Amino acid sequence: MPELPEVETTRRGISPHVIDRTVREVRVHNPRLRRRVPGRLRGELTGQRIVGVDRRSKYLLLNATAGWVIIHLGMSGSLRVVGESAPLSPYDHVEFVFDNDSALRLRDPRRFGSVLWTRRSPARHPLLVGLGPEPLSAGLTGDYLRQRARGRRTAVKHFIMDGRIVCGVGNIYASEALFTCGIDPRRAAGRTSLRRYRALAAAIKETLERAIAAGGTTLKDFTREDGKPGYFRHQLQVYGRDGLPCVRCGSAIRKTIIGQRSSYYCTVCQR
DNA sequence: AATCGCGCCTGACGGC
DNA sequence: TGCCGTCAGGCGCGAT
Repeated sequence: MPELPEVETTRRGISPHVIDRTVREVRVHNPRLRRRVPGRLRGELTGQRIVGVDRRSKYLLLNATAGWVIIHLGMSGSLRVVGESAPLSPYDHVEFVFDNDSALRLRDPRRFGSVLWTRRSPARHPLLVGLGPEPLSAGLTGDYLRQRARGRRTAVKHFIMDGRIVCGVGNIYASEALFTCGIDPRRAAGRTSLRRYRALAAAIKETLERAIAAGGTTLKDFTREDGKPGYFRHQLQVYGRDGLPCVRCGSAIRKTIIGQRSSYYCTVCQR
């Protein structure tokens, strides 16, 4: 999926197309996403104006006049803005048609995404309420990570991918950030020093910011709202590079499985 | 409390 | 060419 930089890229891309637009019609072509698209979405959202597009972790929040649409792109989801009569793909499951005849479409081949509706503040929604600080906010610091890691034996990579600790750090950027600050992804979270956590917090922010600047990473499915890919793939230093030389020292990048997820690291540069 | 690992889906790819 | 196993950017949930 779309990790945080891809979601943020999407947020920025769709904002000018949807803000101040009124939803003329909600079309649900297939409600069977990871969680069923609520039937009341159509009745509750139709006729409302979109006043803002926010993001919390990897959730996109369409702020409508009387509620919020909560969208998660799952593993293979993307949003695009097209003319309402543009050809529909079998993977375009949900569509918001606006008053200017444009449409915001969720395309998601694997259907791991979600489209939900809430009238209350999305921060209080059960799926969002337990989330840790935003990685790009002042809430993520080395001191905070060190504090939360106390006593935990889980691998540091798995630890920073736990959304309750810090949200929005996915599999690609976890590997990249750990390479940047020279930490072995297998190292126990509770046995990682404050000095290392300070470097890690900085590396997470730097990695995510650079990826956002490049428009995200397109491996396969991800596209921006105009259908174009993101370009951070060309800047990946370890992800997907097993067997290839480390960009820093030249030794072979190794792949291992941590918490059932592929992880890539340099055995020389990362300790 | 922390940790483990399954399940939700489809498509792409490599090996035989 | 075709079949089959494996893997994929996420994450919630139940069991231990």
